[in-house]
Amino acid sequence: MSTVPDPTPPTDFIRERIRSDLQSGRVQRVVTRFPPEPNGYLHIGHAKAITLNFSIAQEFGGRCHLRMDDTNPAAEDQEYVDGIQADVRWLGFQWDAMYYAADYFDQLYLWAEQLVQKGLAYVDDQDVDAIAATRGTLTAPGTDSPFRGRTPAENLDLLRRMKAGEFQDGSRVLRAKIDMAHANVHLRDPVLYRIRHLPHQRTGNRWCIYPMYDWAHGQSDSIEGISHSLCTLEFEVHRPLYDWFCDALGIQKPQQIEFARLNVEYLLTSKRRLLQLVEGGVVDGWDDPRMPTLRGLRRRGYTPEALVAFCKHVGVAKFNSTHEFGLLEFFLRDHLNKTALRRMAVLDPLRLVIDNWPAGQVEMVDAQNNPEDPTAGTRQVPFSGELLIERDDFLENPPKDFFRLAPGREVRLRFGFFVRCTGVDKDATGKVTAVHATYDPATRGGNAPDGRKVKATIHWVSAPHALQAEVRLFEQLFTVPDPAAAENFLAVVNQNSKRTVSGWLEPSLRDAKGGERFQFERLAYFYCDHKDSRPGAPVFHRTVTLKDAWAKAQKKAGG
RNA sequence: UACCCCGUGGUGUAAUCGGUAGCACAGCAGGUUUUGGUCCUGUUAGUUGCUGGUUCGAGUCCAGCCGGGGUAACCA
Repeated sequence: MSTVPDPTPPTDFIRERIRSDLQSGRVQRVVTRFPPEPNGYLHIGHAKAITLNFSIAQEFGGRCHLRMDDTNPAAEDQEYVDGIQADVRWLGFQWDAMYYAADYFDQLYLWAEQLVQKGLAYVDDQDVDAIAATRGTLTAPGTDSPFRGRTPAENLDLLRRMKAGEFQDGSRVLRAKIDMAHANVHLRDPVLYRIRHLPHQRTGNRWCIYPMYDWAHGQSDSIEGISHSLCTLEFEVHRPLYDWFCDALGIQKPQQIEFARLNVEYLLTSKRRLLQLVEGGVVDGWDDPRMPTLRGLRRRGYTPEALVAFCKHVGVAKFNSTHEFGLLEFFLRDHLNKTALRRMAVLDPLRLVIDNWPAGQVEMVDAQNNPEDPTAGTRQVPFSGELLIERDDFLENPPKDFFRLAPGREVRLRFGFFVRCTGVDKDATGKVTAVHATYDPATRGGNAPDGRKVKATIHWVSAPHALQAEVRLFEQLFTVPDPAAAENFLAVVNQNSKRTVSGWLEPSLRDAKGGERFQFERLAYFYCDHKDSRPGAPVFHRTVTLKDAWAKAQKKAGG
């Protein structure tokens, strides 16, 4: 699946740990899981976690589960549950089992009663502010709740009444009885259950108390027989609690291992901020082609293969790093180069009139669909005396290192003929409105029988045959590589991140279907939008430009 | 000021139980080319955060220091 094969099997601290667990016999079978909370759509950061968990299961002949971490109905929605499943499938992974934390609510509650009976949990009547105030700070210990000394019997009665719906939201919580002076604040009597009279997308109105992350996650892993519970670095300080609960309940204890989350220049991977972009109308939705969400990347034209190859390449470590955006582009271009069909399109047109072309004549020329893939075949493209070329491909007074069309110069029209520029038309302001040329009939197909060479090949489209279509050109959504570090990330939004132009495309593109990817030769890779395209009226999204040595040199020379 | 984690070329990431630093991307320079794309070749760049210590030998072990990150939701 990966287009850039990794010659050596991946070695990293997680796989090393798994190998040693297998060797020591602590683990017989590798079982991993991807546990998203259905409160938003998946983004590229999740792609790393998904790739990691599913690949490890594959490599070790184990299983990987998809589990909705749906313990907070206030934030979650069925829309996201469906979206997440679709996105994981799109990436190319299939879970061995689909689970929901909500399906464990009964078991979780039974365990809570167990903890209460053991004297390891109590009902606290303090409100949220009081609990926060008595938790202490990072440097100062907390103080015991006045309700900490309740008897197991009293706690059990209160817990049952909490569950029965006798109390109002926020009036009581169930807390673990650990140590209010612990150096790790997560062990200072963490909250296990809060009261929320809210329907849950999966359990309806059956519950009015919902478990907190810490109380639900480790046990969910344990129930599913997860061998290695992989999560990001910020959960490192939760691990002692994860272990404490499993030990207190005497259940199988998975090994939590933390790794650094994925960071890529110019991309935001904070659900909160992405939500702000969507709700603030900065982008057109979760699937806006500028979004780093999987559905956004998909509409932009990214391939799942490129994303997975990228995720595999970056590997996994504990060091907090940020990858250059260019690395992502490398994997994208690498896959697209091998798979995308070539087409010709002019986005900034300049008329090219071939004065010695027989009036009204049209010839069909053969064009290769993909030089990287001979099996992709060829197509026919109409050639006439009225063409459109890219304005960038003509210069009236060219510098010595400009190889394209200029007065007196001869170039090759890709798959067509050699043409020599004989003059230009200008408007009152001096702007070139058309270029005149003569063609050499002997060069049909693009080769001169006399062996003469040209310095450049440019793309073109026959004006009378061209299909005009909407083409959306995207740039980075942010003007700085690290938008998350900005005082206000909305202030560094790139105002030119989306530009819509009317492109002139070769006629075969009229049949382009949503979801298809093309390379518009010499320009960029484009995705036929599956959302806005209509039969006969495709809409294209620029996925990523081709590398452009000329533009780069120009930019360098210009300062 | 508490606890935990981390620190290898521009960016990332490797280096079996310690044996003198590899790979990818980026950069630069050539070559090939009907895409100034692709491909091929070569090349620049690291005193492995610092200082000590152990050792015949340390990126790998120990100590101290410096730097970065995480953690105080009835979020996950």
